[in-house]
Amino acid sequence: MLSIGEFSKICGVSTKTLRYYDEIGLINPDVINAESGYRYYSIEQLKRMLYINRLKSYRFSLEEIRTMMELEEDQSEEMLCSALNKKKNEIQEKLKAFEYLVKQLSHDIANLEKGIPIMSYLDDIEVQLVETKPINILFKRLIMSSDDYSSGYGTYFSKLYEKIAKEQLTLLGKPMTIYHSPEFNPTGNDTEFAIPIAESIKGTRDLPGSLCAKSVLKGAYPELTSVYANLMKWIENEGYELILPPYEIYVTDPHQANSPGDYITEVYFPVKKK
Amino acid sequence: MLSIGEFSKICGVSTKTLRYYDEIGLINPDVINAESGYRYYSIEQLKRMLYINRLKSYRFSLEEIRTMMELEEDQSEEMLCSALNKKKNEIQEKLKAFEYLVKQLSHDIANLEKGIPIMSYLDDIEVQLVETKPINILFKRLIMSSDDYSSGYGTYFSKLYEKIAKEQLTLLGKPMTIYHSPEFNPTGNDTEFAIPIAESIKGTRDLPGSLCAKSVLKGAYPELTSVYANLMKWIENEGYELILPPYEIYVTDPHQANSPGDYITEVYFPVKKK
DNA sequence: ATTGACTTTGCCCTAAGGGAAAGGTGTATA
DNA sequence: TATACACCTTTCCCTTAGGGCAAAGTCAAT
Repeated sequence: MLSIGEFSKICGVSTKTLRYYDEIGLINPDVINAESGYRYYSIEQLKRMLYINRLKSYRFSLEEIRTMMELEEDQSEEMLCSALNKKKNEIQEKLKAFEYLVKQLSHDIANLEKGIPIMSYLDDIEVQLVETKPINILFKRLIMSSDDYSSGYGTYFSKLYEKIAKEQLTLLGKPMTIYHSPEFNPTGNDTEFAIPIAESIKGTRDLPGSLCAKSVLKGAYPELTSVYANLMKWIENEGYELILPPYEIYVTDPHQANSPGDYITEVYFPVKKK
Repeated sequence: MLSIGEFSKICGVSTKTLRYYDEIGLINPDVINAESGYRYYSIEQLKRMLYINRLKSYRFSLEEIRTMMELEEDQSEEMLCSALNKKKNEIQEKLKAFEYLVKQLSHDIANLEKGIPIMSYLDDIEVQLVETKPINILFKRLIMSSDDYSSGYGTYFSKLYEKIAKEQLTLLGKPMTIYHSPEFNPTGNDTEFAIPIAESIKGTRDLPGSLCAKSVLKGAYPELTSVYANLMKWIENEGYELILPPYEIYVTDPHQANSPGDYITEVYFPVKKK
């Protein structure tokens, strides 16, 4: 039997941690002296503790670890395997995100060394006034929660493209998203996916032409926020007001561009003079 | 002037976050209605908010962001540049760590699919009883805090090697570390760095030979914990006891092996039968 | 018997907000 | 003009995985 201090040193965890794990039922001491309350661990518990440490290093939460360890031997193997695979994917996702971060950081650092302030790109987002022509769009409008946004994006456009292919319709432009929620923020709810086509059939409608404030973004989608903010500011400063739902056109969509930094997106705000 | 809700939607942050940032003084509303307490933000504050978002995406803490933004224009540029470079290095470190994690995960998954339990490697850590011969070592013994362990490791061995080179001494073996702290955990304090040499001069001493329980680890250093745990268990089960400080021999040290997974380390526990 | 090292519980703290409750405010509509 | 309803306010508690400290009890060696 090992005291908590001895056990902690062998396992390489603090005594505080061991008490905490006892409290949450992750690993309980083999014996607790009823009078003194002293915790005693057996040498056999080393394996369990080291297993916990390994799962922890794989970034499982203690809650996850506990449920994984509570399973029976036979079930646990499959569960474990799928859990590990899931974690692996998660970590690979994070890897990619970090790689992109490093890229962005390098970009900002390079700019700074040239004396260009980081946020100056905001002033460089050009806003143009353009007159758009009415177009006919094949659309699918629905309420999106912000969760399915990134996944839904792909699937809904796929369906539209599928229909175009099946019915041999005539593609006239790039895919676009129209934000009907009054707040027009990209994570909003009432969203319309659309693709311009030639034929006026069921499932298409007219997107009216109008005067628009337009900005073009070359960069990853999180930066769209800046573009929206900039357009808002411009509209307010120049004395315009929004009269129709804003929309985005994906000039280069994720299937075509290789890096998120190369995506090109046009943002349109239909406006009129106040 | 924008209400907190409008501002939050344009910036892509929650109202809760904006109130929190107001509270900690990161970004305060332009105007607060004295009667109602309503917060109103100006369109000019968008830039500051987007800047905060960007720094947050670079994983600066809000505390760091605030101090960075409180600086004057002229100082801030250099500060910012060095801070960004520091973050970049940090993130690249994490990248490496994640890559190693993915490797380990893949390894465990592959084993699982072959039906080999994850922690079975523990049972496979072979413990041998060996008789070591006394050797003469050039040593440097000191108290280490666990912080300087990883950095100190390199520097102290470098010094020993330097001395061997300068005084043309005869190298007889691989570098080793002897743990004099009674807890013999690798992050302990009283640590002796040593290299076996032929000459008995000042700064050398005799490392006595003895019966030893020995394990060999092929893998990264965090796994040493398992080896120590396993040796402890073995000693207890077989009825031995530790009679001298344990030590490690770095058969392949970090300068020679390319990946941490290829490091080979021998762990010796001098023991006698109880 | 004493000393010093070890252990116990209990309480408060972390970062960056999320959630809910209770109540006040702004504004569009009938 | 009254009211409904969306929006805003503050306050309190909650999250992870323990860390730090204090007061008091316990163990083992001298």
